[in-house]
Amino acid sequence: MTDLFASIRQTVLAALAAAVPDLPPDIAARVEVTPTRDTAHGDMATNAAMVSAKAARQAPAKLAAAIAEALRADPAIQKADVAGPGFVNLTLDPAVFRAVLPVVLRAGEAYGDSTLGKATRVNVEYVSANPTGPMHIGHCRGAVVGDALANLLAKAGYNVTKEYYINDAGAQVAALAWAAYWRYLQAIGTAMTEEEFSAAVPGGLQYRGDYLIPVGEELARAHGTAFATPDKTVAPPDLWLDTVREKTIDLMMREIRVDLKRLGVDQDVFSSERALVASGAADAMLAKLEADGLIYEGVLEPPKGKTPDDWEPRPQTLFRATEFGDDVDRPLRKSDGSNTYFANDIAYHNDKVSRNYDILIDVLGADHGGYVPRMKAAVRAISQDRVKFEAVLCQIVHIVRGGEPVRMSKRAGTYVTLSDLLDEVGRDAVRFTMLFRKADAQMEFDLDQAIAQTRENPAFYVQYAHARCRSVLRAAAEAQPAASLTPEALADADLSSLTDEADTALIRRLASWPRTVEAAAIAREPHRIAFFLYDLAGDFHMLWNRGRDDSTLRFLQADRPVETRARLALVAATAIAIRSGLRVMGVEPVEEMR
RNA sequence: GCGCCCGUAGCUCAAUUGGAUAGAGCACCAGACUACGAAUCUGGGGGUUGGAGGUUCGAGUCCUUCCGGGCGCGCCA
Repeated sequence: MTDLFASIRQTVLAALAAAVPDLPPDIAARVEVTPTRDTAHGDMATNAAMVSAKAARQAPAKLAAAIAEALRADPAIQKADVAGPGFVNLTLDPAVFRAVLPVVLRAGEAYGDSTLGKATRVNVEYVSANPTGPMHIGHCRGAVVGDALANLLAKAGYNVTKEYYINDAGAQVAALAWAAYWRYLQAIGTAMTEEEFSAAVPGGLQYRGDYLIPVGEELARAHGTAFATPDKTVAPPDLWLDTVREKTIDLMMREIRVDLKRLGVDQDVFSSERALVASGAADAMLAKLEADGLIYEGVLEPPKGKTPDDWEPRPQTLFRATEFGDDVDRPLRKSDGSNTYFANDIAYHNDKVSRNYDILIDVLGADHGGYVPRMKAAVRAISQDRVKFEAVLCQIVHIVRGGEPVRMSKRAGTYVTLSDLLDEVGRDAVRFTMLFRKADAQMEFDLDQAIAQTRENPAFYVQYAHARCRSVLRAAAEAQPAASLTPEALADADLSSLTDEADTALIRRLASWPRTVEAAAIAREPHRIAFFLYDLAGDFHMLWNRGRDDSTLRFLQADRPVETRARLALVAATAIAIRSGLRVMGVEPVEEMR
């Protein structure tokens, strides 16, 4: 077992079982062994007595005393004290903590890997930006959170697929095609003004960003003037719409993939809404729901309070979402007979269900919060409750520079593009900064802070800790060319000199990496990895700085080979844990800062 | 009007998912460099966790209610 906390928990459970022989399993499951907040309370604490007192019909303090007594017999446990209302505080034999280092060194970056997920099949869908323009800051957070969450679940033992859903079927992409067509007309030298053109578009010209100019030029190169009237004005859509739409989506997706690659996001599966509809899967899905009696023609109540001015009762094709926990039944067809987005999305999620996943996780923008209950209802209905649907909502990101709001708009008009952000900040800092917040809380992304080479930039601070570790190991290799400094070799070092409290603090942190991974995976909260690394880096920098005043805490001590070797083991293990965490976040560890 | 999310130090955010005295960074105050890289470090001040009730051994966390902010609320995706 590589998780020291899990191991000690087994010891506690054994002691508890001795004190309360017939304890129900569901009570035992609630027993926790956690790191203490304050080291004055020892190394670990357990709530065993408090959670089982009622079932055991004993006072918590008395039960705690019995558990503590039993635990004191264990050689790994140096002290076991009853505290507060019934905690048992444990102080471990320091050698037990130190024994974590060889475990880390032998495991390498696999340290923290867990079997928690039991190979459960999970599909994580994220980004899924409409192919109507360049990716922007709003997509970025979902991309990073989704990617890190998928990595996290994989590390925790789930069988994970990363997926992108291309929303290429709705009215939006038709509007996009019209916008590209406008750039095409410009490219061939039309005399129309933008206003004249907009008047000719159903619904008006929507996408006016410069990013479609190259698309228009590409269309002009490929098709000459064939898509326009002889006087270079709007030709009948039958002539060009399908071709232009296809070409534009293709080019937009190509650009999105470039952005994703730059961001370090590499999804396994790209699913197309259009392909899904064209295959007949959507209609088949509706037919099946119909056959199951989950669809009816009905009229919805008007929304309470603010009723839209043009509201009027109207019969619709509705899905019985309320039977599965939603607030209201949801429409599946528009009045022109085509499917709503929701209808196609049911089909898409059914596609995922049929690919045999146990859990479907959608990473969505917070503006989709209202969409979650209906999708949850749909997945329950189509999978007969076999598959679990979850959503991770990402709140809005405000870009600021030195406290002032930023609106970059080189190409796209009103929003900050991902590409601009990557140009300025770089992939690793973008990812780290995005993950240094809980996903469902609004965040400010400070550009100055993200590129700062100081402690206030967590991305830098963690990278710096890793670089320092590597720097020490390089220096050691130079000083002792004959010695083997591989992690495996260091795992055999005599560690008994690692007794300073700064040493112990760092080792305690390393010991809690496996439980951090599991807790973060269960909560679907990748930001916890970032905070763990920040704390770990803090412990390491602290130790480094202590070496200024106390030379026995320096990592390289020429006249003390045994101590040096122990400290190198500590450094190497720290570097491994940092890399293990950065890997989850999709951030590349650096060997040196320059 | 209803639903979901949020409200924590002056600012940006944590808090081991119900655990012990609510923690970091920035900012502020006072100190520290002939260095395994000071790209920093040490110490200090700063809180009625929006308000009020409740649940229990124990509440920032759960329940009720009010206040304030964000998002959503029949054929947008």
